[in-house]
Amino acid sequence: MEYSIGEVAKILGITPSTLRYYDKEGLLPLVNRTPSGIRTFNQDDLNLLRLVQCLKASGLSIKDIKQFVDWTLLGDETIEERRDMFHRQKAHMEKKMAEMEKTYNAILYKCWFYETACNEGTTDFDHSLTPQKVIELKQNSRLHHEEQTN
Amino acid sequence: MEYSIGEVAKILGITPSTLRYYDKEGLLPLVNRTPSGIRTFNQDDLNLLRLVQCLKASGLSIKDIKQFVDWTLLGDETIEERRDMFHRQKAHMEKKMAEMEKTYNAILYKCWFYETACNEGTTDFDHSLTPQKVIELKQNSRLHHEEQTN
DNA sequence: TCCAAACTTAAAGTTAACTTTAATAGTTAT
DNA sequence: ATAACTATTAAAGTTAACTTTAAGTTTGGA
Repeated sequence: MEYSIGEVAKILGITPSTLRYYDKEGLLPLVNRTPSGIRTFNQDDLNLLRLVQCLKASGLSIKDIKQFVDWTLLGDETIEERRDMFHRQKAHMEKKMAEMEKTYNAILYKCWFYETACNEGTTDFDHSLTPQKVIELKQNSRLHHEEQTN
Repeated sequence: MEYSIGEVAKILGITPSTLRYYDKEGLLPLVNRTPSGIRTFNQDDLNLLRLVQCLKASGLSIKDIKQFVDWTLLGDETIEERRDMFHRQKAHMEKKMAEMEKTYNAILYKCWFYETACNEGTTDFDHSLTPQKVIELKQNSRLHHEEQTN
């Protein structure tokens, strides 16, 4: 199965311009063209693009992703570089996820704070028992979520 | 206790230029000045700046954060807007964290793939049992992490 | 008193990752 | 065959969040 740039764009939820930009940056070195110069994407290209999206989501820049693509073009002699890259990215994500967790707890506290302020009609209420409240919120967060979505 | 812009920068791990930029964008409307025009930050300013950093980490733009700061200046009549903002941000983070989890699992799979490729000396090995491997990796991910950090 | 360090402003520069534009060419449906 | 759609390129434009520069002013220590 082959796809036009517009079809690929729809499948991946990006614009054709973005795909051309990725191509220009060297992220898609194996995309075929018709004799008239129009790009035709195959399943491998789609898979590579999904990987590109994953690497982007993991925090890599276009430049870093191009480095990875260049390594894959060189074949088995660059396996270690690629392994190391993924290990670095794994560590990077673990750090980011831990930070996210902290930020999320701070936002949860603010949700409780403004919920209470809304009930009291003022932000000037006694919130000296805050740490306890935060712990309760953490424990009930899944429950709260269910309450809200039902 | 009062702090100079350089001290605040060090405490928060940002540059004085960034602090001046935040001030210019209206994120620090209550920072005092000496008669000669030099900024003096107090504990409230530090707390606001920590909140700004938290909001930024949660995905809000400087513009959005300014909106929040403007609301706080208006006092109790904007409690609902602020509560709604934090609830939106809570939902936003939950979505982002779920996406992150997916991306992380994909990276974990790639770590396993390239680890195996490294042992085999080639990426052209049989990985048809992949889904099973991914599940094992998920279950052992904490263990693996401990192994690596010890 | 004087030097260096730290502060001030306004304005211009930087960077990444697109996005838009303009001008043109190939493709599809009637 | 012609309109409407989709594709092509190169190049310029956009945006956010700073960062740097230039030209000065203020402050603290020897």
